[in-house]
Amino acid sequence: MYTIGQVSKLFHLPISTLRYYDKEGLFPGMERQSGIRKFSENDLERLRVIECLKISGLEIKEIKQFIEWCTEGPSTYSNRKQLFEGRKAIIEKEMKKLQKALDMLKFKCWYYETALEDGNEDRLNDMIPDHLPPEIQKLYDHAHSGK
Amino acid sequence: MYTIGQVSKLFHLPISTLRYYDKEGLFPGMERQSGIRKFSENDLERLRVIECLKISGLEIKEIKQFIEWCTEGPSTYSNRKQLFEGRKAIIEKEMKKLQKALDMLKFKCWYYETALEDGNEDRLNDMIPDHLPPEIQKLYDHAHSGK
DNA sequence: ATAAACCCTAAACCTGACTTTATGTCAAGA
DNA sequence: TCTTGACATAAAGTCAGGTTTAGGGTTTAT
Repeated sequence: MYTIGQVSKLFHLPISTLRYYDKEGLFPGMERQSGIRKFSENDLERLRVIECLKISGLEIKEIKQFIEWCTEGPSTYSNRKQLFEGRKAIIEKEMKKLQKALDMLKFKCWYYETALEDGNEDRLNDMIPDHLPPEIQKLYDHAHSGK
Repeated sequence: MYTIGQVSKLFHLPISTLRYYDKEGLFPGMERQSGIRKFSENDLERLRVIECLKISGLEIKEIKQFIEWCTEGPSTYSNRKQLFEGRKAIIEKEMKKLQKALDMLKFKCWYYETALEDGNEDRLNDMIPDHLPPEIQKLYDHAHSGK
C-alpha cells in the first residue's frame, strides 16, 4: 500500500494530478484509511495503463470509460477493442501528418542553412524545384504536395 | 484579392479562425477596403505556411515570431533556422513516443480480438510473454519497455 | 428602397487538463 | 505542548486556441 506522496514520487506525477485523476473516477473503489488514499498494486497497474492511454491521446473521459468497461467483464470486450481500433487509426493518420511536417521542417532547415551561407535568399528564390539537390527535392515535394 | 469568406472556403477554415489569426498578428499589413479585409496572394501563401507550422505543433506566438523575422531580412536567418531545428527535434521525439503508443494499441487490439474469440481472458492471463505469438511479442515488448 | 447576404468589432464564453488557494484534520517528534 | 509535515476538500484560477454573441455597417439583386 502506498500513500499519494509515495505514488507521486514513483511516477513523477504531481500529487494534484493524482487527486484529479481520482476525482475523475480513474481509480474506482480505491481504499481509504481514515480518509487517506491507499494505492494498492492494482491501482499502480491502473496508473501504468492510464499513462499509456494518455500518450496515445485518449481523453480522461475515454480512459474512465475503458476502466469501467474493464470492471464489467467479457460483455464489453468488443467495446474495448473498438476503442483501441479507433485510436489506432487516428494515431496512424497523425503519424503521416507528422512525417509530412517533419519533411517540411527538414526542408526549411536546409533552406536557412543555405541562406545563411549565401547571406541572402537570392539563389534560393531563383532555384526552380527541378534544380534543388535531389534529396532536398524529395523533402520539398513531400512537404508541398496534397493535404 | 479575396474576401474572408472566400478564403474560409478555399482553406476549409472558419471565418472566426481567420479573424482570430489576424488579431494575433499573423497577417501584418493586410490590406483593407473600407474596413473589409482583402487577402492577397501573398496572404494566402502566408496562410499555407501557417498551416504547415501548426501541424508541426508551433504555437500561434511562435508563428507570429517567425513571420516577424521574415520581414526583418537576413539578420534573422539563424533565428529562423534555430526555430526549425528545435521543432524538428521535438517532432522526432514525438514520433518515437507515438510509435510506442501505436505498438501498445496494436497489442491491445490483438488482446481483445483473442479475448473475444475465447469469450474470456483466462488463456491470455495464463500466457507468459515468452509464449505470445512472435509478432505480438515484439509489440508487447516495445509497448511495455522503458519510458 | 428594402431585404438578403456579406462584412466588422469587442467581449464574453468554451473546453480539457490541470494547478492553486484557502481551509482544515491528524500523527509523530523535540 | 506545540510545531512540522503529510494528508484532505471545495472552489477558483490558468492556459491555448478558438467560438459565440451582441450590436452594427455595407453591398447587391429585385
